[in-house]
Amino acid sequence: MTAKITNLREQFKTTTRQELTRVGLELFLQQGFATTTIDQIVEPLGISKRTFFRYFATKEDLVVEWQTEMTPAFVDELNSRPREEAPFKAVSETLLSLASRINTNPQLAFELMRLFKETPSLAGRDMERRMVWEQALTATLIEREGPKVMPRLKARITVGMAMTAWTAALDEWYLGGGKANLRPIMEKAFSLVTDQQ
Amino acid sequence: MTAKITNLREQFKTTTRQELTRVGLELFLQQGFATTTIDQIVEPLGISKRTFFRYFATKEDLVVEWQTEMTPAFVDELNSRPREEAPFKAVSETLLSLASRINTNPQLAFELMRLFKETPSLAGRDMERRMVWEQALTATLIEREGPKVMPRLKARITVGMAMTAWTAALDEWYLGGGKANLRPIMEKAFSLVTDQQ
DNA sequence: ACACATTTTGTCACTTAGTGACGTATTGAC
DNA sequence: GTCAATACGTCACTAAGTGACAAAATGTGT
Repeated sequence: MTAKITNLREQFKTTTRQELTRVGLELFLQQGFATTTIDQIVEPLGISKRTFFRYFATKEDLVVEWQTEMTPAFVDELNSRPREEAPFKAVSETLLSLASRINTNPQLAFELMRLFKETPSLAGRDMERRMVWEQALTATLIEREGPKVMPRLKARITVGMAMTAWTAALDEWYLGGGKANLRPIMEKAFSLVTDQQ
Repeated sequence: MTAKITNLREQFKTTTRQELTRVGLELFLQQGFATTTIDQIVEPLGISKRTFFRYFATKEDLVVEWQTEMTPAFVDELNSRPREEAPFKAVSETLLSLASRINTNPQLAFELMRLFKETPSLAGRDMERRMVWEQALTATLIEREGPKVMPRLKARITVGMAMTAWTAALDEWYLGGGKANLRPIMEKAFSLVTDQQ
């Protein structure tokens, strides 16, 4: 009964990947992003620099990749929303579900935000990720409502508005030191969008 | 009568700066951003690589800098809007004034957009620039309306919504090959924001 | 258990962006 | 014409990222 024990190889790969992110994030938060070299990340794990770049295309990817990888989760969340819900509401609720993940570890989320805001190249990647999410949600929304009720431009704007509120709320939370409860701020932000005349 | 003839130095500096952007843009549009090296830009002008980095902090800045530099113009535009105009309308009109600049040379604008979309690092900087504009306009809007009618979060969302429409319209224009008239698309986009329930 | 193909990794060499130090040339002010 | 300030070139260096190739580890067949 030689059961297909999951690949040793794949297992090792995922663990080294995790180790790399762990050590990397630790160093970045400690000494800053730019001042940390790949060699410093790689050395305590006994891995070569070349191998690092086989796991992550760039130094930034070490921090950003997991965000992009959670895109499908959003799409699923939006797809599972009740069909009678208004478009903007559905997208807002989808984004709100992410906010609760942040509430799981607000300390870390705050530190990460600081890192992103202090590091231009990371800020850029963060914006890029926002665009990825926007595009994915836009496509999903069009699919959900049909292109007649929801043509591309309209869908993009609906999603964009929700995302704007989301970003603004996060910034507001950050400016308050990350101590406040994120959810009410975000709900306030969403209501400000719908109240616009 | 040793009149203060404008600094020879400053004059030379601005011309070399212009030359660098000219040659750089030419090469970027021809061969792509990543495949063009600083040496290639610098060689036909007889300038050293080191000097290039005295003019531009990064390779990306060669393309992006002028956009950031036009931020004050936006602020002025928003400030000069009639005081009785509704906040969102004022911001929208401000952004529309930029659209007309694009209409001056749509061909070039389209090529540049393509370059930005094809080059990840440039896309990142472009998003960063968007944030700079947003922040500047947000501050101006708060100043204009007073922090009581227009607290930070509300101002940020008002500006963000206008910016979302602006970006979506530009993308729509780009997806159409840059052949359509930008202004009506943009007006449509702004109206879609205000029509949201 | 053995042989063989596949995949992963390390080493080496290389390109390119970007920086610091220092000397030289150019310009502005007197 | 002298002198200080500023801009530039040269050189040397760090660090990100890539290509090529060989060595090591793993998976798959028998």
